[in-house]
Amino acid sequence: MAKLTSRAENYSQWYNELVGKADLAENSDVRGCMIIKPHGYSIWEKMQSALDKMFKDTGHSNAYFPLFIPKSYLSKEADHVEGFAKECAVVTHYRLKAAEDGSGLIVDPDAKLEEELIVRPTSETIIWNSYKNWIQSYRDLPILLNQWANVVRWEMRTRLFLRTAEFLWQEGHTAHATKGEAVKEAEQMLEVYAAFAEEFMAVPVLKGLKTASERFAGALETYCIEALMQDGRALQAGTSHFLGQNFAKAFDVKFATKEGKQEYVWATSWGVSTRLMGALIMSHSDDLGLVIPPKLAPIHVVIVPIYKGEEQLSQISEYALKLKGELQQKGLTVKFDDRDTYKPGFKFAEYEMKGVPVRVAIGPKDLANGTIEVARRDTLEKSTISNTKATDHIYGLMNIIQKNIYNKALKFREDSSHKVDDYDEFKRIIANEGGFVYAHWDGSAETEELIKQETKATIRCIPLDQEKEEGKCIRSGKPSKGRVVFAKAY
RNA sequence: CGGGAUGUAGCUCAGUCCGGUAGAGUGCUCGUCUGGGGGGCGAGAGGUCGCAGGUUCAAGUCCUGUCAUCCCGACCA
Repeated sequence: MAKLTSRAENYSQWYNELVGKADLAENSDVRGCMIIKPHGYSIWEKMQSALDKMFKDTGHSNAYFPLFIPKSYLSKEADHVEGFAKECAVVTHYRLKAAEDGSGLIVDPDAKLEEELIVRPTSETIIWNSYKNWIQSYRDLPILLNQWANVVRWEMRTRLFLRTAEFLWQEGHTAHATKGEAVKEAEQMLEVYAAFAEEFMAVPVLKGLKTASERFAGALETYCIEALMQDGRALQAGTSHFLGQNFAKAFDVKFATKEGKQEYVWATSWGVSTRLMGALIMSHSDDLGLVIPPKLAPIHVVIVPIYKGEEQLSQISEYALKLKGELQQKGLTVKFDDRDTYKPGFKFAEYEMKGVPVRVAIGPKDLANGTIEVARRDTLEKSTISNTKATDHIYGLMNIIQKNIYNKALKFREDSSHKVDDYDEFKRIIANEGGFVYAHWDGSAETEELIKQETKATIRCIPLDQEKEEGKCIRSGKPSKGRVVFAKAY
């Protein structure tokens, strides 16, 4: 396996190569679609199970709605159509037949669908069409559902995990009796996402509100978490939407209040996708390959034996399997790689590429000395320790690594965040250094668009913890009451 | 949908200008020596040169058409 292109040399090539060499995913022959390979999927499963637990803990249940949505549903909510119509895959026929000239299969023109179906780009419409039937009274509320699904958005330019035509995600869809409750739900799920990103992915995130132009199609308010990648570009890692009564009105979902009045239901939706894989990869990994935080690592520890001949291998195996068993008792996933078909050096490089947090090497010297060699993936430090301390030491390393990775990412973000009040300075930083730029903005879509045209930077969010501060808009000079966060984004 | 480029071994690509037996690196298979950081040596398998026409004694190479992919722009979790 050849070395990776370094991040400094070509960041985007580094990313592409890493996704391939770490065995996470590959491109499909179907344009824009990806094949998620076992190692990549294992990480996704870890993410799913942690998130799923958090959703359940906050009172949500899983359900499943269809892949296909009648075309007419989409058009019921005006902004929603506007946002998604341009990227929908459409099913028009339900049968193929052999071509008469023998050239293969063709779409059977006699099998045209009465109403065309779209492949879901998101499920608000089909879900609210059901909620209409499920909700009559305030007693039916709230409805707190989530679904794990695939969706399709026909993107022109795609990149593995970051933007693919088909992707996996979860979408929460909730229905509430009051506006306050719905807003609270949207905010709560944003907190869940932020906690997940920071505690499991070890990715620090900014919590904020999207500006009107960046808002989800059909939402009144979009909350988001934004992460900063190592190349200084921002990545939207999750969104939570307060949908107001837009979908309730579009699908005529009313409920009887305690007082017997008919009112429209309040809604939220929220989602994170396999894009999180991109965030994970680009937050921590280095020129040797992937770095995965222990809480999401499919394998925590790999043990590599170093030996000559069968006899030595069997002695080392005994030693290694004992350690493996002890670590498993502690709840760690351990792989003992006794393949004889690859040499130790190759294995070291391979597990570094795949991001296994801790590697243990055991050779004849260790047997003689009662030691093992422990290597950390995050710092690349190697240390030789007594085998009597091995289990506790390695177990303890998991927390240390988890924290270290987070702190490193946090420090990077802090070092890459700038307060800027001068537009030339703003342009210079956006163009050369990247990172998050905190600057004043007059609140108008026109100015936002101008800045985007002139610098390629967009407003990533209006931070939830925004400080009140009188200032002048960096572009228009008009008054502003607080700073918003600009960056070039993925 | 506009601008640019590329289709040759599993992968990355040379060969095309100037037509003459299909190449390299890597990966793969077998043998052997090796084994504490991506091994050495030897042998071997693997290709309708994107597709369809044409020119020619002869086409990966020249001509025409066609399909596909990638990159840069407009759109986006």
